[in-house]
Amino acid sequence: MPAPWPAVSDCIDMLDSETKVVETPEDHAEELRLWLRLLTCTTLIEGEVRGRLRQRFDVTLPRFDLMAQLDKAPDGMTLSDVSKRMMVSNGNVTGLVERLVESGHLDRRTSDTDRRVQVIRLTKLGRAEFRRMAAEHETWIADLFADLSPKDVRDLMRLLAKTKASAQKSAARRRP
Amino acid sequence: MPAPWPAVSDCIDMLDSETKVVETPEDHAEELRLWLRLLTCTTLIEGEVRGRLRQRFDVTLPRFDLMAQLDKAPDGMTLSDVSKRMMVSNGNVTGLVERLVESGHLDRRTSDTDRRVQVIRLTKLGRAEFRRMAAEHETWIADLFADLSPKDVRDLMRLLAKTKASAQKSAARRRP
DNA sequence: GGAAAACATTTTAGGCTTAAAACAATTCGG
DNA sequence: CCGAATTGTTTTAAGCCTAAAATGTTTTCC
Repeated sequence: MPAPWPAVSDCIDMLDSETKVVETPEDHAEELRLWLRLLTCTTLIEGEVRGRLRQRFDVTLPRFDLMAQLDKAPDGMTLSDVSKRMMVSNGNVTGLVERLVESGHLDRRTSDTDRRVQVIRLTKLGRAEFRRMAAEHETWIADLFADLSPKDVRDLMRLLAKTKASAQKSAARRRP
Repeated sequence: MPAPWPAVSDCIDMLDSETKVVETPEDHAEELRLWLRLLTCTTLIEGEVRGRLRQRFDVTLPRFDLMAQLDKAPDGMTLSDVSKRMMVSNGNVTGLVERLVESGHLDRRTSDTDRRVQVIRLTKLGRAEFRRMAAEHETWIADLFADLSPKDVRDLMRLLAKTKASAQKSAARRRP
């Protein structure tokens, strides 16, 4: 039967983590509230952008996002690259690309050097439409963040970079 | 044919907004980068939470979120309330609730005073399972944000509150 | 009282999303 | 060189999600 408290000798190394030793459930309410607020902000802005894209251009957000990735890669990207960049599953990209090829916005071809790989590019039409949408999209974002000062923006950038790093580290701890 | 520049008399009132007058496209790259970083953080954390919920409890994130709303409302909520709180469409909630009733986690009844309204509550099983999951969930969040200092958390809370307010104001400008 | 507006929910049609399994092609190690 | 792992993509099954139209109910306001 284990003693309900650690031996005195073991406590020497535990003095600065006493809360754990005595099994006090730690209070993480602040982090939880932070996470909910982060999620709320993103959902709010994402919904607004989604609605405006639909209203103005009759396009969905995922299609816009995919085109945005390709606009930055004039030589095209592989499906895997796109999937990693967009942080969505492979199968998701397959379907998205299918519909965008169908509508004439994307061009897709099998790589010459590796027959597993599909390389996709924006077509002329796709690029033109994306540029038109992106210009307006940028003004929406500016408007949504309009009440933040330049310093606020800088501070948020810094803190979110730290958040991203922390989350990535935590994710890596689980899946090494 | 309009002159390509404003009349001198009109310029008197424009001196402090000259960039607009000369049609210089304003630079909103910083806000755009901020939005992408915000989105990345949320997607990263959301994906991690989704995966852990599935692995540990074989439950989806939307189901967990819905149960979380109900856990805070012992007397139940209407579908509209839930839909507003979760910031998802009404139809979405209908389906989600259907499946959770089916699995015995939710109880649903028509309001006595207004036959349009459906009131849903957690069942005993639903509450028990949610509490079990929520306890672990809180430690995941704490771990994901572990590298942020208490001050970072406070600063982020403040800046995200400002962001939320700004976005809501912008959304209201579009849909008054 | 009764038409019209407002409200709560469901239905519909289509697209998005994931996890996991299946398939295909390449690379690696012996 | 050849079997085994690895890599890139697609398929599958199920669920999530939205916008818009449809349905049923209540309130409003002549």
